[in-house]
Amino acid sequence: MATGRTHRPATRSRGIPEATVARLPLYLRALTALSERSVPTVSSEELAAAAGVNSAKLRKDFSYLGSYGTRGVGYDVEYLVYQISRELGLTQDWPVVIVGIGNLGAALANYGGFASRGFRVAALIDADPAMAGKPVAGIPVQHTDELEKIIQDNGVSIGVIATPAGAAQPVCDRLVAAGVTSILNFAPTVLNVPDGVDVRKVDLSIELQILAFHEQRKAGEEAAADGALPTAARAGSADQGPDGDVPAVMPA
Amino acid sequence: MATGRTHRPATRSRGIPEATVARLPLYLRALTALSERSVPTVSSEELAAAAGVNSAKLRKDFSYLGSYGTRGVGYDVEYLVYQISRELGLTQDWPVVIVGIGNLGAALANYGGFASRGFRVAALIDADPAMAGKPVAGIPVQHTDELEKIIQDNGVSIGVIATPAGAAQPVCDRLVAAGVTSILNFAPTVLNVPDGVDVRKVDLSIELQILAFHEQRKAGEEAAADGALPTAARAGSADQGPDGDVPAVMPA
DNA sequence: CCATCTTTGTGCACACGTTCACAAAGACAT
DNA sequence: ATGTCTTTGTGAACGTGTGCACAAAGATGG
Repeated sequence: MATGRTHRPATRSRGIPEATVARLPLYLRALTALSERSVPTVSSEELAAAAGVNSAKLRKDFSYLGSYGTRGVGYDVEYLVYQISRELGLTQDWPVVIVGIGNLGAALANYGGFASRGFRVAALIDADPAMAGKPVAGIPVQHTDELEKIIQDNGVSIGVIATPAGAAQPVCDRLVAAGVTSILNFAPTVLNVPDGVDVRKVDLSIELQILAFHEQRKAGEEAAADGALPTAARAGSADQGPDGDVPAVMPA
Repeated sequence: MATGRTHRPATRSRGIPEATVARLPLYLRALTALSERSVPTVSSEELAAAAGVNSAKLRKDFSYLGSYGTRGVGYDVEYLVYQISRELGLTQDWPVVIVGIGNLGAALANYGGFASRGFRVAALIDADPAMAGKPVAGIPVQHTDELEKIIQDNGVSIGVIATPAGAAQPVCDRLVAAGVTSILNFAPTVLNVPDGVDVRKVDLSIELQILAFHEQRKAGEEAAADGALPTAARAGSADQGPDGDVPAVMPA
């Protein structure tokens, strides 16, 4: 999912699978909730239910971190919180910059979940000179001209891009040149980065399109089950019989 | 990624792999850009580069849709746009409701990418009576009491949850009860839904934590390469030697 | 009409991820 | 101390996704 090519040729035995890494934050959240309710221990079954995964997967995930459970009892909540936090690198503080303070950028700046877990908004950056100095979420917006200086002064290694699509790649290039090695991209564009830089993307439009696909499939199936009577929901979709494949609009 | 258990036991040959479905929107975006530049055809190599994937994967992805290319030439841009749009169900219009019009909900409502591709914001819903009637992105916010009526009147099958974590599950339950079968969840919670309902989640905090993990790994490696001299970046991380595993905080 | 050249579509091998199912570990009671 | 009962940790089987490498398809030029 990140960039880089065949990243990690299993260099070290410390190789935790990507899929596991992606679930650790989920476990951590569930464990934090338990911790706040002062629950001392939890079984893989209970925790798996809370995290929305199956218990075998959870146990295998934890087995990559080490043997932190006690058979017949379960896992010590506080201890696990600490181990996972450490594994994810949340025992240290990560300064983050947000570039592009439009609707979305402002929403991100205001998002509480940021600060809660080891992340600190070091700066808000926008290209609009009119925004400069204006405080958003209590932090004054700075102009793009300052980008390199901000990155370097604060030792920022994680950048969030919330600019329009067109501005994303140039901003990305500048962030990387200034020393950022991890980027969270909200702009609907593919970012090109050199090796060693990780990019994760969040794209509303893509998520909706994936949902639409499944939604359409459900509608089609339902129609088929209803006795091949198309429902009103099947608006513009071409008649897709058992192997429907109408050329329809084939140009040229 | 969706919910449901062993969903789709390969019922039909029409079974497009999830991984492929998730990439179709990416291809579609790249193709749309080409279309706007009036590029008539594109090779798998070119399109793959534009979409940020490798060309073999792209060709295999397209092969699940059918044989839409011409050997020696490439793919007809317009035709592919149409085929992918149809496959994703974007030839019809999907009314969407956004529940929770805080910073994020407002940002989503204002997001242009929504309307651009088959999605129409049918309503904005918030629990705060003070918000009722107030227009956001040109659409008046309606109160949660109206939720069921709105869903039914507009035939909404896709809901976006942008509420605080605590409100997400109750809202989800109401959406599902009212007939929504696809949910895009921005709240940091695991949602429980009945079979047949798809949930996709977008979680800023999780993405950042994944980046932090890789960032820490990079820092650790770099330090090791630098001759085992820890850099300033390695703040709170416990000394993780070849198999470092300091109990440190083990409670109880 | 034939030769050449480009680019697709896909069989195959491999890597990664998931799930099952069970032996081993330990708690706890007697 | 011994036995029972719970729950972990993991080997093995399976399923999904990825990438190579190449034959087949068709365009294009002579």
